[in-house]
Amino acid sequence: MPNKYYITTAIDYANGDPHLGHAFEKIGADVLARYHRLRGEKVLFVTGMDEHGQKVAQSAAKEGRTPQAQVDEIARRFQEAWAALGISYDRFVRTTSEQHKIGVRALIERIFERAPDNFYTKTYAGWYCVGCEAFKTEEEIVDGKCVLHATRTLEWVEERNWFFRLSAYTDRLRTLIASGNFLQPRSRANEILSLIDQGLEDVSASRAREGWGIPFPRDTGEGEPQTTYVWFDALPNYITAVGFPDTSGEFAKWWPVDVHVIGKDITRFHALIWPAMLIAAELPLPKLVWAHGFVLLGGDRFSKSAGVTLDLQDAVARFGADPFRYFLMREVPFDADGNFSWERFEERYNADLANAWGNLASRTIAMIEKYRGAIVPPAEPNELDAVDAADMAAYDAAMQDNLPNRALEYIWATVARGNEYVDRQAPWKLAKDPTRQDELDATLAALVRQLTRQAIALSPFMPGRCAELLSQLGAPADFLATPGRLGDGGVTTFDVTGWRVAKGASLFPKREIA
RNA sequence: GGCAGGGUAGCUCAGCUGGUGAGAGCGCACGACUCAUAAUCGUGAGGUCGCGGGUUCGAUCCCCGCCCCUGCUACCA
Repeated sequence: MPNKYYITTAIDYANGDPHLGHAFEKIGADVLARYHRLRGEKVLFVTGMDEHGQKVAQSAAKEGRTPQAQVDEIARRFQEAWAALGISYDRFVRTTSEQHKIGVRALIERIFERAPDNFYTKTYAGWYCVGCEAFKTEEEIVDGKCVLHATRTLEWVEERNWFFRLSAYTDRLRTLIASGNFLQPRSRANEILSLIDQGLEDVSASRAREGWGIPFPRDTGEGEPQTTYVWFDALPNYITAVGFPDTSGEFAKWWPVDVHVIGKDITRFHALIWPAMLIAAELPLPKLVWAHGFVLLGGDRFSKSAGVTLDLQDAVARFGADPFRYFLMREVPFDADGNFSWERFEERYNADLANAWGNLASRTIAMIEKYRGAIVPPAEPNELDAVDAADMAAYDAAMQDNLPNRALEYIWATVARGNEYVDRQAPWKLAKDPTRQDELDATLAALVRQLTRQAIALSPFMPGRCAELLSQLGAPADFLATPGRLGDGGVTTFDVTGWRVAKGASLFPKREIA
């Protein structure tokens, strides 16, 4: 019985188009999902959209359409972007779906039933900025106006809301996060621990107004309509995606999730509010919350308003989706911030993909065609396989640790080794010496085995290019889809004898750098 | 302000509990080779290890002060 692996990304707020930051997270999660599929695990990869909130309603009004039409359009654009990038999600959750709304209300009711004192009503009073959709503190107010929305007048609002008793979970959350297993990387766990030490405050569970959202299932006893507030609206997508409130079937099969991949900016909600909600509802906790860093552009935080942007279409068009995925995964650590620049992209494309790996494939295939009639000769594994094994194991360990950037370094160590091996063996000399034909066979077969290993290991990163390489090497059509292509320690077993290679177009055509 | 993490070759970064010559990749220069996408392989280039003190036989790695950068410091998500 293969292991299951349930992985989610954050659901993106439907108030703008997908950008580099969104893409980085989805690509990272996709790489992990594909890696686990390669290991033969049963994988469920879920992503989606967070579609409620006043901002959505406002921008819809500005566009002159209904909120639903607005989020339908934005969801479509996100899905197009993910298709272009090869994101292999299994399900796309939308918080405006019936299934989700039912699940959210059921979760809240479940908490009312199992932890009745966890919800309570309280009057909240303060200056409310409609622009921000939030209450503002004194520091955020200048001349009686919100600093971010100087054209709007702040409203003094007193409203009675439902609150969730997050503070009651302080000790359990501290223990959970201090364990080091629940929230990673460690630096993020430390931040949350210090936040806990400052004292946790209870959080709003509803807003006392009708809005673009899910009606809170219970009123406050004063007849006011209550709309479910963001945490309770969005976070439960992870369980509604697998059928909640039905806790048998799908839910039983997939929950608890193996990893929530999120951005470091929303760590708090996933590391504090979400587990507290689940404990209150007596549901199992996620196994891991992984907070990745940000992709910076020229050292600056990606920001539409600051004009620091990068067009995804442009990024894909330039070299194709696979090189873009490779570049982001190689250049930006998954546990910290990293930089994006076109110059760097071109350098890495030419150095890593065109020159190092692409050319290794090219020269190998060309020699087999030239010296062996395109048929891979029989040969036993040799020292190249033996030395590569250590790198494959390191690759595997890095992938298990959710550090794809490090995993790539190990694969490129084998690529460098492959090119050195070719030069050392000098097949073009062996080919001229009738007494050394066995050596030539051994060399060429070793290279094909290595390229195959690399194509397997890199297929989560560059699925299209890796499939193309395997095709050029003459691997069976279903080679990658065959279970067990990647085992524990990155071990792979396969026989390349007799494969018919066929040199096609360059895997990664060299680009002239302007 | 507080807490946390950083400032190492042009660029991106490794350097575990202090000790022969401070490293890797990319880029760059020179040499070799010719199977290959003018690719590859080899060699080199010599960076005050943020600044100033201190501890020590000896510190990039320990302590103090300072400068600079980043993150967190809860209801936009």
